[in-house]
Amino acid sequence: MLTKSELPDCPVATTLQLIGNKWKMLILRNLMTRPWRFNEMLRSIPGISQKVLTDNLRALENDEIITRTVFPEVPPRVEYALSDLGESMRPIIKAMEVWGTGYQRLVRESK
Amino acid sequence: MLTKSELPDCPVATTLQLIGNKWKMLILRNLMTRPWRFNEMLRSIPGISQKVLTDNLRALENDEIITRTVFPEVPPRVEYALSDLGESMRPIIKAMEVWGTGYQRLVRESK
DNA sequence: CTGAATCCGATTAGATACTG
DNA sequence: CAGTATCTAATCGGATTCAG
Repeated sequence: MLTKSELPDCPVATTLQLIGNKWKMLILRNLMTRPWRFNEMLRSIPGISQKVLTDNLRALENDEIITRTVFPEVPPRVEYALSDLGESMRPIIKAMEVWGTGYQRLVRESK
Repeated sequence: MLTKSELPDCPVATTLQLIGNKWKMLILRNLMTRPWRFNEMLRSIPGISQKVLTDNLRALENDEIITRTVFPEVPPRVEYALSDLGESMRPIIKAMEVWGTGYQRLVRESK
């Protein structure tokens, strides 16, 4: 969690401090449906590198927005899932999805 | 507007292509309330530079999310406002504001 | 007041190789 | 499979100067 001193006055800025880049939002978009494994996530986000995915997953985990569960199996399995805090962000992602869907329609209907 | 070839399959990615950085979302947050002038905007967003603000305003204008109106006065006055397209993004910013407000409460109540 | 243009340093991302 | 470590390339941001 952010400390009080890291907390911006503006609520929107507060939210952006935690998920204010496109990779994080795309990760959350995936996790809104179900838990995901690392390589599965890597393949599903076009253009992201292993390193950048790792960095962003770590950051989201530190901020307690997602959870990371290691299953002691061979081969190893790691699952990422939304925490309760992450779950509470669903309306944000949903709003972006709704808007994006409408915009896609606009573009596709234009000549 | 984006061209069909620039349009991601995912609606969330589509939205992020247009406003997927924190400055743009903070600019929109301001414009949700009323039109703003350039220097006024500059002062209201802590940490942003003149160049970065200019770049982001131009990009939003190109994507037809905001409008730029020059009033031929002395001294010159320029007003930025939401277009209809930008206006339709209100639910996205609102969702982030609602979430951020709840999160601020969480942090402030924690010891 | 509202920018444009330039320069330069900082930050971030990508590629590659390696590991438990 | 799920990373880490390292290096480099590219992007972005900040400061400054100038202009209509």
